[in-house]
Amino acid sequence: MAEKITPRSVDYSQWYIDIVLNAKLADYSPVKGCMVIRPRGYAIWERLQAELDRRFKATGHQNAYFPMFIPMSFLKKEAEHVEGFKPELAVVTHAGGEELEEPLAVRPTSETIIWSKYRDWIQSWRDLPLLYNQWANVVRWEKRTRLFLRTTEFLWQEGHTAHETKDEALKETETMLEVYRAFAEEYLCLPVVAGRKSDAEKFAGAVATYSIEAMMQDKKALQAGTSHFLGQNFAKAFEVQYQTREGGLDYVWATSWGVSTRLLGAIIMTHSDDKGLVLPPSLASEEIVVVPIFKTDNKAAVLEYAGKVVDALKADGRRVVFDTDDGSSPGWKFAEWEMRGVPIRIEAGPKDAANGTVVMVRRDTGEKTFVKVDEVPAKARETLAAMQKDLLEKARAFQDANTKDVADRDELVRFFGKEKGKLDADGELHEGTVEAPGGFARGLWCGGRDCEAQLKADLKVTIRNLPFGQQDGCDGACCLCGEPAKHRAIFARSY
RNA sequence: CGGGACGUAGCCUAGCGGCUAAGGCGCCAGCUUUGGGAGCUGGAUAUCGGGGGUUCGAAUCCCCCCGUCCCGACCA
Repeated sequence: MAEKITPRSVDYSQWYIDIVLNAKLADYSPVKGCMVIRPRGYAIWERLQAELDRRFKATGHQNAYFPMFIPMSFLKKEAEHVEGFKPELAVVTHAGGEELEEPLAVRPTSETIIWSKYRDWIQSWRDLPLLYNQWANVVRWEKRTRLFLRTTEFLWQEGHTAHETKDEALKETETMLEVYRAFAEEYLCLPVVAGRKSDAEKFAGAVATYSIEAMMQDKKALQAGTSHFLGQNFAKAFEVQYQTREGGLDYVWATSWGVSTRLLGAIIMTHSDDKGLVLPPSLASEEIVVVPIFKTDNKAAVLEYAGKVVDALKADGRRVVFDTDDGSSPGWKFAEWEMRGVPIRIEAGPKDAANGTVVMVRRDTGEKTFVKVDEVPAKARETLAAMQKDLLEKARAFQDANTKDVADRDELVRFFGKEKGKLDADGELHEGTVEAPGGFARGLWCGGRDCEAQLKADLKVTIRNLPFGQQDGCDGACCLCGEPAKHRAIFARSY
């Protein structure tokens, strides 16, 4: 049978698509750029969502829901916001068989409609803070889409909070970025760099944007989550004032923060291999698949033996699937469950029954071990915990190995080379070669918008963020222009 | 919005003016098998993306349209 998945070394982009389609996570839709999330993909989203929701509630947030239709006039109230989103808006002009008096935008994000209501709900400092989140779909008409990473419609959560003071809002922005960082690393096994975005890359309408950035296996960066300090911009645009403790009147301070179904793309591209999906155990709706191996004459005995293993695992709280289908061979099942990313496979056949053992196989390492039947639940628990830890460590080691400090522009150019796909000019360094490996480059930056824009134009490399905790000792020269530096930045090509 | 590739059964592909559109995978039934994607037999599934034109005759040639993917441009 033909190989279903294109190896990463042949075509990384195709490999990613093959995984998504073959693992039945998502499929294309009749409408360009949109995506159908299939049950196996949606189940991952649900687990991710449940855990994140738990963490939001634990930090004092409540869920609400606002409509998806936003009057066009609302979007125009914040100047930068409308400029940023205008090119990607879907707008409803007709409904109920008539042309609408005012067109309705399908939300690209909900700041405007939410702040229009916050105006009604906030009068005094006693009404603050409002710590709301919503799980919703949004639509952004992007020119170029990719399954999970950038789709016309996507699912996300958006937190929108209102505060009495600037400090409180800033603290919220930081707290939520930290929630994302911890969630990404602990639950998704995604090591990330947390930091502040440059002005050029910040959210339209924000005073400051913070992000977590992950490194994919092709060494490109993926923005995995953002948290914005919105200052008083939206409060002013929507005239949301409150009576202060001192009896004065002031505008409310705001934040917003979100992660989306893009995280599924990040998980796939970080952990998976040429055999298919690799999932952190935390996200797997099936942690273990038990494959019985039988012949017609010993089928009943093998099923009984394997069934006891399944029962023992379930009793220990494991999520188990028992693949008793006799229409496909064991080999077929092995390949199929590997493609689907089930963390542990247990094989139980007549030889095992005779020895009182089973074969346990780890999806990430392929390691096979013989386990005594009464030790299976404990060994499974231990293996799943080890996988959760190892996947993060492996990804972190990869990120560290592909992060390099650069001092000047020459070094930066040599690190990145020319981007792939621009192989016309021979004799130049190209991305992905030994001489120009690419990855995250860490260097000093003067803070100049022109420097950054020039780098993007020349090399397609952008500043991902200015990492927190790495901003000391920035008194050298900007690695782009040589002027005195103000920040330490992570430079990378990104999705 | 530019450049490229493409659209034939659920999927992949052949057919590139001429008989009833061919094959593989998958699917269904039965038998047989099962420790890394098994085998045999039988079966179902196509208005050849849509519309128009040329022709005695179009999946095939021409025109228009629609759609998808890839690469750019764009993108909190």
